[in-house]
Amino acid sequence: MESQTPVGRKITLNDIAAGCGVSRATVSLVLRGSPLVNKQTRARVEEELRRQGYVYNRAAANLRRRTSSSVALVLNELANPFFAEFASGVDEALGEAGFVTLLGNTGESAAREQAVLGSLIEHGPAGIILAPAEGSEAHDVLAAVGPHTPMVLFNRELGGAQPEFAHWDRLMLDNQRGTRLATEHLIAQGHKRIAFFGGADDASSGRDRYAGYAQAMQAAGLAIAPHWRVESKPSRMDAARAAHALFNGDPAPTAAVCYNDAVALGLMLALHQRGLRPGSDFALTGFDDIAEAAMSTPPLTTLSTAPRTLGRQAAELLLARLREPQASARTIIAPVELVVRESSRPPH
Amino acid sequence: MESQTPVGRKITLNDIAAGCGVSRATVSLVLRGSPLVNKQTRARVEEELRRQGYVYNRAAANLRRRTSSSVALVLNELANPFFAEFASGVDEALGEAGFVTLLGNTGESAAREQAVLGSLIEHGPAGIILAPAEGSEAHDVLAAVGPHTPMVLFNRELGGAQPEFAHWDRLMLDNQRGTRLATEHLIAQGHKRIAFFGGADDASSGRDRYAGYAQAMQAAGLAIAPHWRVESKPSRMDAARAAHALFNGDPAPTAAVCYNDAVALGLMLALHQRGLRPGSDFALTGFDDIAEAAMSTPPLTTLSTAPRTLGRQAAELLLARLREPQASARTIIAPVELVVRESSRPPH
DNA sequence: CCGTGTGATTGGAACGATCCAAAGGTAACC
DNA sequence: GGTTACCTTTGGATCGTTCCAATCACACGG
Repeated sequence: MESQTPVGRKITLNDIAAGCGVSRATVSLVLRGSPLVNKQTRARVEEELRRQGYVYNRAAANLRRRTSSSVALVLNELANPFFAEFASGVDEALGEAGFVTLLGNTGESAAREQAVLGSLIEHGPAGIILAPAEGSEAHDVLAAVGPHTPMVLFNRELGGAQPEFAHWDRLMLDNQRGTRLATEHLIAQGHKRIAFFGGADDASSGRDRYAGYAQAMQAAGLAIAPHWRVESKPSRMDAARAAHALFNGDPAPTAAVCYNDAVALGLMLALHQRGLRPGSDFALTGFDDIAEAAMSTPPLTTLSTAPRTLGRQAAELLLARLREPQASARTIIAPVELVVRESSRPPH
Repeated sequence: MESQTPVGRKITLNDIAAGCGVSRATVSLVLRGSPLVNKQTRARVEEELRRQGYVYNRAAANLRRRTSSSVALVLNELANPFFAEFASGVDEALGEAGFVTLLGNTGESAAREQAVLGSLIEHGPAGIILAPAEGSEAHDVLAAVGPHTPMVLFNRELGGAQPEFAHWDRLMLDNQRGTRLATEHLIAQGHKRIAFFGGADDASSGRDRYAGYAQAMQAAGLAIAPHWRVESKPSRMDAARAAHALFNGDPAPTAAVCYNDAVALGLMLALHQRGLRPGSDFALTGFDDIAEAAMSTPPLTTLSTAPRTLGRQAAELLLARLREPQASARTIIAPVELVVRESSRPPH
């Protein structure tokens, strides 16, 4: 149980009713714009509402009607611009549909995710949009939200067996196609020794992105040296630290497909430190097309995902589910688009 | 009135009570960990809670207790990394205190701000943290939230007369000192013709930042040419478009203090297009220290504000107000720190 | 004059929790 | 045995809204 704070005396329907000599029920009808009430009565009531500064108590209404007007949005990393834009898309679309967004940030911790879900669920959201933290397990999520709460999974799969009786919708990026495109682009530029840098194989997005890379390499008949797969946390700083491993083996790669923009930027940093110019001495690509990607030196070739649009899509997916709770689960694989900039020049 | 959606049958206290042969009141006591209940009873009830998968209905409890366990966070631009980090700080601190964050994004539109506030207030938040949209008026905000809702204003002042009976707390950046430091730094580097670029004078932060710049220039006995004040929207793209105005007059500046990092990065873009190398051919400083600032070419000298910490602070301010509703209004001016990087080299 | 239809209004019971005063049970003491 | 005290439990009212069936006022047709 948690701390809560008292709120000041509020104006209720009873106050309005008393104030203009009608019943509570009539005022309620006015509020909801019912055609039943007489024109003059309505005018009188509306005047009184204004006069007393009435504000609707949606929680009480939701209790009585057994409805909900909120949706929980749980993100693994709000501070990441990709998710921030995603969140603003979600909020926008939910707002248009009359819902309010309950925010929860987990900071990539599965434990915090549990706590956050547990706390949000008590506020009775109509549904949940979840971008799982790394290592988050389907079993735990199910335990936290129960089998009946509509949910949209974004960006990553949950670990463990998927409970098939809870029909969860999914909005995933076309990770594999994305890195395949990037890899094919580097190959077309003339690169042959291409590494895959950053991310971790225990997240579904990491595995998928690696798979796309491997697929393109194989299709081109190019071998992959074991030391060309370097893992890192999906953050710039950790990537910069991990980068040296790329050059420890022989033969050294001339290019790298990176897990996302953050690690690509980290790799750029590390390249500079080694005296290599990204783009001309070493080619690389990112994933996400965050704002920084266009501004880096050189500008980063990457995969554009339009996170704000994704946010709207996730909201739409949830809203559709609310309209039709029994529909079978949908999975949307959002397309990604290769944006070629100057970080992926041919080898010299 | 807005659309809402039905929620499935939920387990209530009555179900639990019936399920283990005690009264509703006893179950409620167990839930709240009251020391009154007998050990064995408690165990029996807790077992039953687990068995039936009970989830607490906080809305119902809040209704009865006339409390609230949520706080509304209304931001002018969530997609901006500065505010995204701020939001994650707010959410973190609120979560620790047992509150849930209701999110609202206004996209710099005062009209949307009105709508968002109106919708959020119906959910009965214990308080509001508001980063006002450009041109947002105190009068309108007051009308939307009423005089009794605790509120923390962040980052900008509201327009119009401040209603003194509503004691609103404030968390503002030390804008003036920030740009003064930046300007003094450029002067110390040897610059004499320094412009002030970006932002608008009808937002309080814009005026304050300009004032800091003007103050430093005056203190150094440097004159300011009229065409050295160029306004723009606080976005990168608009800044890049507006930048040419800096070079239309004579004498041209050799450096610029920028309204924030976004416009500084936009200015960099424009400089490149003119064939000028930022840093060496033209010095500039930003404001905010967003992640991109350290990564730009050259890295941007800017003012660090630690937005996540600011978020925590805003939350603390609101929580303090909830504990002490009658305390007089507090204003915190958060310090900013000059981070010198390579975009502010001496003129040649 | 009565029955009936229509339009407008209303009292009271919900929703799921908490609060409060009261009561039941047991043990201890005089 | 009766009084007191303590520990535990409980019924019913309540928070602010919506729902529902019932009621009321009034006009109309037969």
